[in-house]
Amino acid sequence: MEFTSKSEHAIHGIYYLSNLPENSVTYVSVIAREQNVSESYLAKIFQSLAKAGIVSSYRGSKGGYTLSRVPEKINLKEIIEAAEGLNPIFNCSGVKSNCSVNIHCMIQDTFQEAENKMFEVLENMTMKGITDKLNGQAIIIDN
Amino acid sequence: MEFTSKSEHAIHGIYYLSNLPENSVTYVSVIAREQNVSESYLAKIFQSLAKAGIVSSYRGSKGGYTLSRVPEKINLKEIIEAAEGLNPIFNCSGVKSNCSVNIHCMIQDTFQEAENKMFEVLENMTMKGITDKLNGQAIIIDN
DNA sequence: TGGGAATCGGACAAATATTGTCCGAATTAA
DNA sequence: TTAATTCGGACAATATTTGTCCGATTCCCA
Repeated sequence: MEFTSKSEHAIHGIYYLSNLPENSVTYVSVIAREQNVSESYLAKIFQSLAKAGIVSSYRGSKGGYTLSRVPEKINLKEIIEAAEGLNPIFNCSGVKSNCSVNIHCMIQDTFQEAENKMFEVLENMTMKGITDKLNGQAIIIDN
Repeated sequence: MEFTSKSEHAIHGIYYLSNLPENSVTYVSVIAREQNVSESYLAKIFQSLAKAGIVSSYRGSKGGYTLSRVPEKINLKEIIEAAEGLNPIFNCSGVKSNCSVNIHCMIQDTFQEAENKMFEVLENMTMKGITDKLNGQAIIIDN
């Protein structure tokens, strides 16, 4: 019951782009070196992010990736969704014979609600939010 | 990002015991047959549930398992915890060099909050709650 | 117009985690 | 004592995650 490292790499990658001047295009190789992560693996992850419309890709020489939107419009949930897809956290095989639950399953419902609450929090945190908080803290430290 | 089938088997097993007369002792073999699940695998899972104090085990002939507590005092969170352990849903490798986040990581914090919200829901649903709702619905259907 | 540099996409390989099996030991009822 | 059960550990099979590779495509630029 954990998000895979794809989510981590994706979030860190987007975080990196978020702190760059707007519209700057960056190679995967640069981001991978920065994050100390396998370049070809991160490349795959960025392909997913591009497909999801979170980043824009440019092929060819001087190509690379840039954010498709400003950081305040990119939230954690959509990054995770793009990176690893969103399957229900609880997937009942459901074929129990004595399970009168065919009508409506409280267990399934409860997990669904739990999942919703979780993603609500993740959806409400944007990349801007993350950066701002960090900067705020840095200032406090500097004093 | 899904709970494993251990959680499902554990919950279904406890659910089954919850609908039996209080203090009745049941073999794993019976529960496994009921759920159409490998007996030796379910046996392992029940060992974990016993270790966590959710069920009580009796060895030897006429042995088996019984709930340690009444169903209204057993919630989904603790069953999951017993069945598969609770690791943080997001585990940042954290060794990014340019990650000024050493001070305090908003990403990590947000995932922690999301996780808390999720488990809050699961903790608030007891086995009695599940059974009651089902029975209530069954009655409605019968009318 | 051709070469170099980057992403795209699919197939594949390696590593890790999950699921499932087996067996000897301990325990208990009859 | 025997049969039936859980206990606990080692192990095997399977599935998933992680990582690699390479040819194709695209685009800049000389």
